[in-house]
Amino acid sequence: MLYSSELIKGTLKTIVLKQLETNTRMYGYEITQRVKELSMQRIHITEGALYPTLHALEAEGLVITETEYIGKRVRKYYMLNEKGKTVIDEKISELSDFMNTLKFLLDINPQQI
Amino acid sequence: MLYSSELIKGTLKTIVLKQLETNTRMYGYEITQRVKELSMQRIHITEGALYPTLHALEAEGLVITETEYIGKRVRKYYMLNEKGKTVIDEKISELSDFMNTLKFLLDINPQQI
DNA sequence: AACAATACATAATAAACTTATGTATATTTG
DNA sequence: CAAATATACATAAGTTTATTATGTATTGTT
Repeated sequence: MLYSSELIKGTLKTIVLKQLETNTRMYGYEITQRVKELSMQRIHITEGALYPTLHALEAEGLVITETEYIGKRVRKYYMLNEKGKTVIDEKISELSDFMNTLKFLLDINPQQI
Repeated sequence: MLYSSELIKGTLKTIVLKQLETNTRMYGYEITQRVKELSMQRIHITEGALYPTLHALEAEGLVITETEYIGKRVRKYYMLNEKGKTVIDEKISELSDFMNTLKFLLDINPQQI
């Protein structure tokens, strides 16, 4: 069951940046597949959301890109630069903090560890 | 320090419904003050976000309302109805699930309990 | 050969916010 | 007591960021 789309709003950029941090070098389609797999099919990043997000990351100067041809098909690889590495750490820190606040507000008990 | 606004997106309706569940009967302004206080000043629900949200909850048939006059000033109280009580439980359950998925995706360690 | 998957991109639309504006009453402070 | 701040509602314009639809093209599968 997919998460309702409004939940993804506001976290998409963070999810994408984190994948680039973990995997060093990825192309767009690969990111969608990896996130789908890691989320047990519950987060589907649509192309209409992904590519504008990647272009925004590029415009904000958080990633560098390399275009490669696999046969005749183009692939555009994305990598975090130093600024991108700083930004993803800040974003995860803020999101983690926010989730703790939400748990408190919504009275969600910590799961067993 | 306020949480960046994109984080609130997608959780506002859930936060508002939860306040109504916990406090039984609240008016709009009261909800903003309570959430600000409970979040240690880190979540400010703006009026432009709050009132359309409350009207939407009413249009979706999740709340009933009562208008009261305090002196000459009007107050509109909101209360969850049965459908609203069901919906808030479902929303919290889904959000809780989503946060666990996000923690996994973003490699956020559980805090000490 | 047809269909599904891979791989990019953009445009039209919709949702949900921010910011600004409007109206009015009640309370606090210099 | 006048001015500023807080309380309390509401809506409109603009922005952001997603969905849905469309477009192009290559590669792999049935």
